Amino acid sequence: MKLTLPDGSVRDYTAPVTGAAVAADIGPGLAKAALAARIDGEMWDLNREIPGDCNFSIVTARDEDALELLRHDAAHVLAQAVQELFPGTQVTIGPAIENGFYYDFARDEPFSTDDFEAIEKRMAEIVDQDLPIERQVWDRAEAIAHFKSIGEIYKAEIIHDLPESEEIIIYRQGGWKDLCLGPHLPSTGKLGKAFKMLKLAGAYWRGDSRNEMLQRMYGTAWADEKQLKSYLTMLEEAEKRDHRRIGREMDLFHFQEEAPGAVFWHPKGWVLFRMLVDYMRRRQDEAGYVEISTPTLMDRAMWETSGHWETFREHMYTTETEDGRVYAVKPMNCPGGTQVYKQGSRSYRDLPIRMAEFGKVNRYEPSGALHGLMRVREFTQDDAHIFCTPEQMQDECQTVVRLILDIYRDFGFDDVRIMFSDRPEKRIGEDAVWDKLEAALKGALESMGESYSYNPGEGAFYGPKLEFVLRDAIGRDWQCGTLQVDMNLTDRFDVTYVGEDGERHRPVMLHRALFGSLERFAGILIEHYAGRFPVWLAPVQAVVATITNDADAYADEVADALKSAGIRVETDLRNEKINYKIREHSHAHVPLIAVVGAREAEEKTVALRRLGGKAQEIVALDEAVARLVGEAVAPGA
RNA sequence: GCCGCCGUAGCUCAGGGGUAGAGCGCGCCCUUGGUAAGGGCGAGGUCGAGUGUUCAAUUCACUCCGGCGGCACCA
Repeated sequence: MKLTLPDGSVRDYTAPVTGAAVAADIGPGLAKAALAARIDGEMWDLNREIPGDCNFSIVTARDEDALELLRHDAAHVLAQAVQELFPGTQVTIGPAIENGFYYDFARDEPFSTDDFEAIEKRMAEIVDQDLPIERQVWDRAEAIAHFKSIGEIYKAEIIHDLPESEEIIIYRQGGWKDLCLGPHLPSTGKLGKAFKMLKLAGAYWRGDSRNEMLQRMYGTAWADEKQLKSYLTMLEEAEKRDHRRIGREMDLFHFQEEAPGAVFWHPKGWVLFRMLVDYMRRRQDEAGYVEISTPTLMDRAMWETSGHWETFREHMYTTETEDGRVYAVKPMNCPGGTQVYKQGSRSYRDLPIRMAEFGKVNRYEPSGALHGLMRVREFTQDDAHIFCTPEQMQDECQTVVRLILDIYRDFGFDDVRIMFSDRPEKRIGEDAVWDKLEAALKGALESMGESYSYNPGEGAFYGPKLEFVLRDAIGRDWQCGTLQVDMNLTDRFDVTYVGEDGERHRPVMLHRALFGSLERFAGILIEHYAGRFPVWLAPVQAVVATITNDADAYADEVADALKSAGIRVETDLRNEKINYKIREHSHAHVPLIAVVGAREAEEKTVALRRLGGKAQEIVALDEAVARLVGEAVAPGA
């Protein structure tokens, strides 16, 4: 048997051999550091026999992959600790995840985060015991019988449901056994102690909300203390960027009990919101859109026609008037859009018609889904509906994709994932039409050289879609933009245009939103910039702060000059020291502080200090105004 | 919606069956200062809402509302 090492050298073995033995052969240092073997790129348990000729390497703690092993082991050690401390707890599954691991337990009594201390302590003991971790292949029936006999009905169920072709692999550490594909570290001691239990949460058995709820424990695990510490520090930093916290600190918005999931925008937050709308409106005007506005309340009949009444009802708010009419609060803008299109008759010469609407929609979202600005029940979409001929469809899709990516770039989001979802099981329309729609969407991306991931069967029931996903500062992915091709609503509302042939035809209707929800996008920006907005977006662009009261009049003069140049400026004439004022406005993330004292008043200058900078710069008032105005220009304006 | 935790001053939080606490912020006074916290005094609370247990509930129990972390959901 020939093993090719990473350096190209070849080792020959006649008898069956394990990764551990090879490592020992190579050197005692490596043997000690070895965590797993890599056989043709696949990780193998150190003590598992190598099957034959292969490319061979040893995985040590320095390997990226080692963390995954380590975290998976941490999950097992957690499960063992919990079962030792809380007899009667059943284990289910426990994988390694990004930055850590979790394990789902079944137990009648709830766990508490207060239990974490004891659990971590027991985990450390198991690490100290350095129990060998052993891989065993079991007989299926025996395995099921074993787990049933010790009351592990979930494990028994998992084994029962595994395909017949699958080997039943059991990992044993000390007296504790778990069904697991592996691979694992050679012993619990290799896990080390750079782990920490983080949170406790519910999770449905097998991820299905119809099933019972298990108790999930999340933890994080790293190769050493230093890594662990830097991860925990990173979490703290992420928390500081949380848009809900910054929103309060910068006085941007608030929520209150009486309006769950709906935003009260404060003056400063509304400036941000308005800037986003202004920006998008400008971009859309340039891109050949017209803008409309449609009713918030429409008769239930409208929603019956659109299909929302049957498919979306549980998310809709309704209201009834004195006369017994039932109205629904719009959860989407599309039905209204079709009605504007339908006024008068449309010719192929009019197409494409790109109708934008900053529509405020209400959706009754599940209470548990609400999350600051990111997931609300009342939000504003930068929506648009593009009515075009089938021939124009692909071009229009391309134009939309180009616009979206270009707009995201203006906010520094260069890393955008595009997801393409095609026909779902439950759908309407001919397959031939689906072929065309999917080809148009895919073709638009491919001809632009944009890569995308593929979500088979995840499209809307009326057509395929693209989703544009940004990653926020805390590493969460947020779907912002979307582009959908619709063949449903045009039909239901009998939307037509007159073609060259004088006959009526069905236009294609593209639904698209670029920011998606303006509320959510604002939230993402707050976290993205950590409150330190570029000047054009900053709610307060400059503060004029005085050294002493003697400069009050001049400070007002400076503020007036800035204000009449269109700068959002405040004055700070309080009887406080300049240190105090600088500190406060720096915390408020004001991009520019103009300090004025007797000298500046005398010379008609200001001392400009930039957020985050240490230095000040003395410039003439006119020049300061010109400079600020230049910096406050929105992208593309 | 489900599981767990939480709800006390504007904010962050401590407390605990019998006159409610701190820091920051806020107001007034002193201080008028040159680039990230000057000093003093003071005001500020239906302890999320309701029901129950109790001589007595902010504290204990239950229900509801809201929030947080996940899960499920996001057409």
